[in-house]
Amino acid sequence: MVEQLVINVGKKIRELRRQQGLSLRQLSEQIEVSSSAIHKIEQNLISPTLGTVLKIVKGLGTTLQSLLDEQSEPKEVAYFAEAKRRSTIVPDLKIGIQLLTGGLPEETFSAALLSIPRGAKIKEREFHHHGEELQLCIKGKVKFTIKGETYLLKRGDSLHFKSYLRHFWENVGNAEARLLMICSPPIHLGRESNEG
Amino acid sequence: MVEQLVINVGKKIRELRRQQGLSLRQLSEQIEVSSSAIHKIEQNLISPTLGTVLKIVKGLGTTLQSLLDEQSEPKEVAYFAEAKRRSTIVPDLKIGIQLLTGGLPEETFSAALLSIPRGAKIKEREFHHHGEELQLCIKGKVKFTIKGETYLLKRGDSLHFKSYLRHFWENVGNAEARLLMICSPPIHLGRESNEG
DNA sequence: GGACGATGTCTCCTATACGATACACTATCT
DNA sequence: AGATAGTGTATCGTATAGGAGACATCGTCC
Repeated sequence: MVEQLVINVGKKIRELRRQQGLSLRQLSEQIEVSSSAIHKIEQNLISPTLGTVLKIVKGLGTTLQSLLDEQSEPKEVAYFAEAKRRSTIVPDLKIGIQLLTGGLPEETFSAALLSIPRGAKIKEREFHHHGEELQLCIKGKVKFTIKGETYLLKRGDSLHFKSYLRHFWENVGNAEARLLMICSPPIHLGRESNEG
Repeated sequence: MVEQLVINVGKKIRELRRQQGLSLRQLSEQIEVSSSAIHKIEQNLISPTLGTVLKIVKGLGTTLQSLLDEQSEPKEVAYFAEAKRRSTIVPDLKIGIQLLTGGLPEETFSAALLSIPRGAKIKEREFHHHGEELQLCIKGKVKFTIKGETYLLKRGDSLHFKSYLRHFWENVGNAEARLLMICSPPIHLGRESNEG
């Protein structure tokens, strides 16, 4: 029998397959997984192998992530972060951080507005993590260095990169700069932060 | 033996485990998966069951997604979208869309700047997709309706929600509005768009 | 009504994921 | 050196994932 964690992937797979008008055998042929196996997976009679689920989601044109994401109904519908009510987190860095996310269950990315005082910079070690990151410059001039390469971001410019690459940045304008930062997977700034 | 699709999850798992200073047995106890199983998975000797990988990634504090994402080294280091060089996609909607992402392999979210002319709106059916979505109002006034609930976004306000919920929005200001939209998983606007 | 083709389900059998435990190796003690 | 505790690896038994094919049901055509 199948454990609690995985409950409902079967149901979801069946929905998607039906939605696309595919029969068990049709899907089976496409993806090289037997129809009986798919059937058992859909009924939650077995817990598929990683290889098998990947074949299936590929065949259905989805990702495993979205399959797992929507298993439980969200408790929060939407997280509304009003500009005037947003709290500002101020860690040691002297950089103002306003989180735009953090209110939904099982988020897959984080967003924050960063206020960077004149001359401030982030050193190389900090905020080094997995996944990807998008930085959009809203105000001021910020110089990014990623793996040796430098980029100067002015108002409206953005930079998208894999964030496990060594990266750091600096406010090179003569005034405060503001960045919008998106991280995936989400990081949890300020809260329960005990860096190993 | 293990198939091509899944190659390297093992390596990645081992890296993460070591990075956290955990031994096979330590991790094993935490997550109720035998150490020998973890070992074989790390060596790509077996293809783990969905339940098993989920236990492991949970124990390592990651998501399955990020495990699968970063399997291959990225070809692009960073995607720099300069404001003045950004192309504007104009679909039927009359809404200007400037993509900030789309340059990296295996992205997990999409970001775009939307320019919404006065009075323009998005109807309910459109942009209905899986995952989650963040909207940040940069300029103007936009009214969002999500599952019946309405939110008025002014400059600086943001809204974060599960995007499979029915949602639509409308520019209710007396001028053009601008939104920054983040979607996860990524959607591919404008390109190869043939809605089933 | 019977033949045919489609669907999903069930029943085996085999391949394999996983657990228990033994083994090899290294480091740090006494 | 020997003992002990830690590491990762190898072996083997069992539970189970997955494949081949039979079976039941429903529709359509003749």
